[in-house]
Amino acid sequence: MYDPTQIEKKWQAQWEQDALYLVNDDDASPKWYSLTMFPYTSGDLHIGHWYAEAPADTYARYKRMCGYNVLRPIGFDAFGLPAENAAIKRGIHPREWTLGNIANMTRQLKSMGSCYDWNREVVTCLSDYYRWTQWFFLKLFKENLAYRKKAPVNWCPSCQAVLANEQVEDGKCWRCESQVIQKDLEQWFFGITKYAAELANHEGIDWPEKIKIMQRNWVGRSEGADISFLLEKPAKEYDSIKIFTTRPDTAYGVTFMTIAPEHPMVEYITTPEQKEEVTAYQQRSREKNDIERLSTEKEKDGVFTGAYCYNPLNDDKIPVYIGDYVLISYGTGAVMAVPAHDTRDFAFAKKYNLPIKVVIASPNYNGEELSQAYIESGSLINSGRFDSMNSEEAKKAIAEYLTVLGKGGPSVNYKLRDWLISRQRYWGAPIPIVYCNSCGLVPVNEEELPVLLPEKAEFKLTGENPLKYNEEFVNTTCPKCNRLAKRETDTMDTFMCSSWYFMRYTSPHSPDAPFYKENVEKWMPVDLYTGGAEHAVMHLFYARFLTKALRDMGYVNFSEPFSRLFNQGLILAQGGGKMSKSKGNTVTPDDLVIRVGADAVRAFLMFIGPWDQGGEWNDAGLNGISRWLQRIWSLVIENYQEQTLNEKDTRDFVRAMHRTIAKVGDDLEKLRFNTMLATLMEYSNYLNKVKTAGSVPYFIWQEAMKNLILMLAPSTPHITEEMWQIKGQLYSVHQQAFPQYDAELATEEEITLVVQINGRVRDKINAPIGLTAQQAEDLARSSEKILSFTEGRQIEKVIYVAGRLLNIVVK
RNA sequence: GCCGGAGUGGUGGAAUGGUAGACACGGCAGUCUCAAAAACUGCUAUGGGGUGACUCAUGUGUCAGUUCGAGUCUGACCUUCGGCACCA
Repeated sequence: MYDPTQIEKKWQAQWEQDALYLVNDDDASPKWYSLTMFPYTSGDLHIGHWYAEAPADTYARYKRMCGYNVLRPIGFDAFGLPAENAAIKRGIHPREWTLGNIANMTRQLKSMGSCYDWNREVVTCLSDYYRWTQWFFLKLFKENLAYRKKAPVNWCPSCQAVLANEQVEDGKCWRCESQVIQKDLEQWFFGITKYAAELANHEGIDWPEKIKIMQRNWVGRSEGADISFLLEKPAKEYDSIKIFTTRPDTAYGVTFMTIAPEHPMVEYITTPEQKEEVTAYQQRSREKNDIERLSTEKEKDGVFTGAYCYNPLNDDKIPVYIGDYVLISYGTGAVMAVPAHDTRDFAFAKKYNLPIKVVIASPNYNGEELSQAYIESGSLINSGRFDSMNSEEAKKAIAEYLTVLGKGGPSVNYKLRDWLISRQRYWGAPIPIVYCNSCGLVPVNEEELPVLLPEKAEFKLTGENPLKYNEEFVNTTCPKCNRLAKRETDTMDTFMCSSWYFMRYTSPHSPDAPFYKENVEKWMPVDLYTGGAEHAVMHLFYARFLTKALRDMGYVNFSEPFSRLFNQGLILAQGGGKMSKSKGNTVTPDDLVIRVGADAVRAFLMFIGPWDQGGEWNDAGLNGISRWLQRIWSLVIENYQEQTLNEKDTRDFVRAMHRTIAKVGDDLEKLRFNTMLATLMEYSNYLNKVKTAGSVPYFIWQEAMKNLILMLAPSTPHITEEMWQIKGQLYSVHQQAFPQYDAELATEEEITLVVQINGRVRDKINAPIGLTAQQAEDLARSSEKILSFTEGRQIEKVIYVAGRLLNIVVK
């Protein structure tokens, strides 16, 4: 009998003792960097983590067996909001909570029998790591890629604290249920938009199409024109309204302007009569988030500011509105409105009784009033010198004409915004900046890093940033003039920590650099990066940005961090929905490992379906896998006895072995673990039959057993190591080469010819390989079944698919 | 709302435009047993016909289309899941 518990513990200890999975940087074999998105230190690993890790481990092991020097590191993403929530709720320090979770998760990860190199472990909340996160901040600051500007945050006026989106429920604070408002704070940004064009381009990397599309949409490139509309009454520094449009061809049809309610010019251009209404509207829009504001379901509304501006093309006098469907963060925070040719503007114009001026004629337009916006292309009318041009030509011509007028010109706009990295929270890497009364904003000297996160922190129920009240932390001296100064109390977005951890793995202990150039350039880019698709835009985007920024600073010689990306699916809780601790619907692998062993759990997770699909959790099939491993054990360990040898059986036997090796290798290469295991099950069922018959020679049987163990080794590492040893083979099975197949021996001796009449299967005939079309037809016509269908009917056409199928079309 | 996926037996799923349901789970029947469990063997999409080997029809979310042939390609729709910038 096979006892997984005992075997698994034994081999895990043995592998650790023998340092079987420690990676040697100097190994001359070709490198393979296999990486799974490191886990967040949320407490326990649930089955979803295993679903992410086990197949990836199997693939890494397969690559080792194919002769690669495989780097498969592991670490923890350890800063972030949940640790702080735990601190507030349970009175436990975030550090203690986080390190406790890491200890538990490490134990769980080790119980899986993975080939991680634990000597390279990285933990982002430890100062020997975040020191370098801060160092990157300073480098970006030096390159003018880190800067400060005002940006809105979710603000709870009652708690006097900034809330994460997660902490806002239906527009209310999750703690005290006060109405949350948008409040402007001076915050830190990274200049990610400078790389917009490059980030939208995924040339040379093998990523899922859907992720590339999501990232391109995230960048949101659009071509059009900038146009300046001169204000009737310039106010302060604002003498005109600048807009971006993708439809410069409709610019003669502008009948009003809409600017974002939070646009700074609103204060200055609003007339006294409109002040009250405008202020009330601004107040209301602070209570909405961007998704609500952009929703096309809700009716668009706005308020007249009392101000007017002029269309530079035809001098039309145009009223200026504010409307919350215009976002300050996109484009210039202002849009021109052409109700005749934009659905949203049309509805707005109808609502407020604004003129609708047609400037693009549809093919059969006769000058009648529009009942809805005409948003297609057409030929221009009421557009001065551009009349009768078509939209496409006019877009260019009008944009160029604006350049001549000095009122704008062709332009490219991106939806992408700069990356807001400021967090008004404790549990993150402090931003290494000091504010000095005489020198202003001063970066901390590199040699002074890390700016240590103080241990002492008072967590208020409201969630206010404890750093603000820690005088020892806040009060410091200016790095420039040495006078008293104050520290920045914002910490960095944890996405900054996870934007470079994969490079740290290449030189995990380097004390004087984030990584050594030689190491990072040996291992990077990551050959296969796996993780959830929920990171499609943020993490994956920021990591690409930082890589490109580091390249331009000369720290690395590659542009893309991840050569190939694969997204495994999501394991949903039983009954649907995401697994989460708060819902109490998580499934822990620990109980399953106790029940059937890690090998069975690994194989089960790979068998339940295509890896990129995920699905609702259900362990109904787990016992089946466990039984299969038991059968494999008996098959391999219990003696084989030759009985009556049979030549045909032996030929079939050898062919089955080679065909299985080919299919298993191919499936592994394509990350199709479910069909790989199905193939092995089919093969083991077949082997059991042959064993009963005893019709193949002993030495060939033994070869099949060896290859079976080797093919299974990446998936179920413990049982295979044990069987390998019992079979008297050299330790370790995980240092052996993956079996090779012989294409000739794998070739079938005969085929099944499927014969169809009008596309319906009517007969199946065994036939030799290499059948010609004529031979196939003759064969089909000799079948009685086929004759009964063709008799008395006229054959119109015969289609032959070589070696597979013959379709006879009759009338 | 916008963007991106996914829909196949009782269940998870398989299927280079070419035999739909591989491989499993579950169920049913049998072997073994005093009995049960375990293990093993067989059957298991639906409907009809036949004692039977078998045979006919229907069938991959819905409705159209392309094709000798569609789960696979095209269009529209329905359902469902993920992302939308402070959960990570």
